[in-house]
Amino acid sequence: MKSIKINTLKTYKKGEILLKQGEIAKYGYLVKKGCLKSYTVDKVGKEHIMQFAPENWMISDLDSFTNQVPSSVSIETIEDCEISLISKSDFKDIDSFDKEVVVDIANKFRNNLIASNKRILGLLSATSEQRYIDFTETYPTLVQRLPLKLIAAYIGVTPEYLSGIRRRMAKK
Amino acid sequence: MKSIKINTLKTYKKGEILLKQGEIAKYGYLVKKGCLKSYTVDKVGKEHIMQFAPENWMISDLDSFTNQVPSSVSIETIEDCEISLISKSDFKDIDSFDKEVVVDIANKFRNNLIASNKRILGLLSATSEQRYIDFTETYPTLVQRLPLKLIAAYIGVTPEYLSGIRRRMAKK
DNA sequence: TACATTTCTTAAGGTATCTTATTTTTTACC
DNA sequence: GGTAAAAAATAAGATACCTTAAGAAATGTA
Repeated sequence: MKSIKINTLKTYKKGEILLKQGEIAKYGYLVKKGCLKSYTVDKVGKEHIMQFAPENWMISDLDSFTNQVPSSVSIETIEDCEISLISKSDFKDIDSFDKEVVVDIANKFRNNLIASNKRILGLLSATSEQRYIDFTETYPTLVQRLPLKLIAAYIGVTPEYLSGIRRRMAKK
Repeated sequence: MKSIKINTLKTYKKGEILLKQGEIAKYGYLVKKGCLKSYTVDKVGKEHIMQFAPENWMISDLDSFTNQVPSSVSIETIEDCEISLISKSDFKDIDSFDKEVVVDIANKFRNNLIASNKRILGLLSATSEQRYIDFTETYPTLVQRLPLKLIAAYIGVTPEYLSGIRRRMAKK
């Protein structure tokens, strides 16, 4: 095989679960319309969001998809969606693609890695207010589009606390 | 050029700074002996560690090295080191390498990305005690080798608090 | 339009983690 | 081997963030 094979579009309603924590990822999801989230639920039932995937983003559990190990996240639609599925069976080994495709994949991984590292630095060194400001600057459209509680689960605070952050910021 | 060109070994003493926050990364550092750290210092002078690089690890500021933008981290030896330098001038475009090299690079990025994502999940959802336990399990040799305050700066707590974590864990 | 459901806000009290300061232990080096 | 410097431990008080609970606003739906 030379290039990445992409299956035809599927449609999903808001709230559908495409991958469950603990299952093995069979697909990568390429979002054409709508938005997905990948997240974990911890022992006390609290949700933590790893990633949002709006239009043109790709999402999966990379470790589970690559190595066929249990997924550490669940993936769920948070709006009505149209999504292209990339099947693991069409993506066995990176080696099977043309060089230019591999270059694209490498660049994509690299960009993702740079973004993930920025997020780690933010989680280590920034206050929650600063992380919220960073989020609004990095994803201005998502701020409008997503409910507060999902943004809170992404930046790592409770919805109640984020509500307080917003109130205090508005006062200035 | 077909494969990655690696310059000859250089030796450094403990405490030498190879890259400064704000500078543009000219090199990637492949550690042959010793250990490096990449870290930021925030406005109030507190250190936050992005990564440790012991033997056979590669370290740089990927964004700075790739896109020649100012580095967000500094890189410093934390032991006496022997290090191979990979020069940006020998690594202009991923496209210039043989396919098998690109595949290796893509796999390396992917593995790093998987590890970074695990760390994000830990920072979002685990207690600091759990993050410390995870660290001791993931890097058992480093736990012996590194001073407590560096481990604290990596897992995201103060040295004083990590000292307390250890004391409480010892009591069980 | 109205009812139910979900989301958001507010506030009080609690816990995890930090700050600062002091003492003890370990490490570096003349 | 002794002394200076760095690291680690300990503890008291401060702060950021969480929990719980209740009411208000927004949203979905019959």
